[in-house]
Amino acid sequence: MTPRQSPSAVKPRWVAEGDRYRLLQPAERSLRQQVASSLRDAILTGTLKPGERLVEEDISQGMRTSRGPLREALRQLEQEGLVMSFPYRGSFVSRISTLEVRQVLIPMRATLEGFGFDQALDNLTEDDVTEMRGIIERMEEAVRSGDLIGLVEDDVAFHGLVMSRSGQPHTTQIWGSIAPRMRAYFYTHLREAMPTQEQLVGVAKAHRDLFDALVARDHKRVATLLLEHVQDLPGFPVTDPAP
Amino acid sequence: MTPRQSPSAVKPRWVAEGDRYRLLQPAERSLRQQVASSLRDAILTGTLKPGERLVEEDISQGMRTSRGPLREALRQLEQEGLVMSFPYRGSFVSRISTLEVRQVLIPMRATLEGFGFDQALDNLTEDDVTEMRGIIERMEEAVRSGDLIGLVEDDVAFHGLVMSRSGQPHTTQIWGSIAPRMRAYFYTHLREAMPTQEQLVGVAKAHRDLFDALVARDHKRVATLLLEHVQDLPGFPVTDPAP
DNA sequence: GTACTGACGACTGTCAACAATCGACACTTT
DNA sequence: AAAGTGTCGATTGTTGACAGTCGTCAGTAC
Repeated sequence: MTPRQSPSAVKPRWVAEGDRYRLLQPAERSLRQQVASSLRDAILTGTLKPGERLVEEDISQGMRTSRGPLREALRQLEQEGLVMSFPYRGSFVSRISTLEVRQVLIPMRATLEGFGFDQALDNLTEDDVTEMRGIIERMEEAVRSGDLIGLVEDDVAFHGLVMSRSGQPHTTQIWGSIAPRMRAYFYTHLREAMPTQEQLVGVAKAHRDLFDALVARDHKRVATLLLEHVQDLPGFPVTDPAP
Repeated sequence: MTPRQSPSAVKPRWVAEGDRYRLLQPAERSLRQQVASSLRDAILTGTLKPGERLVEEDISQGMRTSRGPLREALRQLEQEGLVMSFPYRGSFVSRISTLEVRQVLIPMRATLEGFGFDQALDNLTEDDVTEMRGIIERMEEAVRSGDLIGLVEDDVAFHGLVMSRSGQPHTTQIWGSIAPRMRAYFYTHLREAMPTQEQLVGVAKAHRDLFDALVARDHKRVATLLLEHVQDLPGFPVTDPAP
């Protein structure tokens, strides 16, 4: 029996994965979201640098699409704070200051997650717990191998998963526009960030504790751990370089 | 001497205003932003109700444009939390719960404005002060005439003006995605909101005090007044109707 | 040399046609 | 009946062409 053909050659709903086929998630389904995702990665990893101009035709051609989906992706990244646009003048990769991270993003994240985690607590399924456990284990592995980028990604994935289970659409959506900015900040400062191994272990430990409290459905302990942990950015600059 | 002709009949950069011509601001320049603005108004005023489906062709025709700019406007409103979209399924006007307003939006607004006002304080020009005074006076007039909608709009305009002077792009931009949700909440609850005249006077008074503190460049007093004032929504429900 | 003016090229904004997907409903199969 | 399959119309996703705007820079006047 030959494997079933993909229903569409151009934009498959299914993608080969070993000897099985996996259904593409809605998030990956539209070109616009793929484009947004690629662009986001390019900005976060520094392929596109702060201040750099984004020429629509160049980028859309590079991604083998037309400008329509790209422009919609740009509107989305604009709201995620990764891009700034000016009418008839173009779009540019934006910067983010340590001051705003400390004074605004971290407190907002604390508020959002404080509420979101509490709401999510009673919605978590067995599958969610399994997925969370997987992320925690990957995170611990990343710490062992000193993989800073992996650590950041697992961190975001863990918090994002819980937030998505909060059942609070605005909270989840706003969190989704804060997280990329924090990621961008982390990535651009990875070079100067020099966390000790001890600090990294501490981060993983904090998540393991948080995970345990979540599984135990211990609202109060979750809130306590969260507040302790969201505040600090081990190894990252906490004051602006330029005064 | 005849007045200078507009460079383009279709999309004028200049617009007649009495016997003079006014340059259109960038914000009004692109069709996409006009469309976003119209849609936002329609949602806020309740012409489009929560849960209602937004059919692209109908709306774009109604606004005499094509679907391109409309779709970009939808992406923007999506990030402002006024609309939710699902691939190949359409866009819908979203709801917002009192719970999220209390637990998330109000604390976030407090954080954002606490920082933004402080930063803006030393940037305010004479023109800004004049504009602020105008808003405060309109607000006081709205209170006298019992114009609730006018009060909400002047409130948003005042805070928005200060935030835009903070010089903090992310703070300003995030605030711009929070404010429409609060406006939407206010508008949908205007009917049930029954603030007393005394409360309304209190709101205007609070802004007048804030304005005075801003003009005096009194950082500490601004922070204090702000925290007091952002927390309460006079006359609006503070608990969810359905428990 | 400084300030104004008017091409020019590069790019963004907009449009209308085409392709892909969804939900519903009738139809078959068991 | 219940479950599965095929078709259809409505609606969204995508495209390529065209129109409008901006920054630049050469040319001109003073």
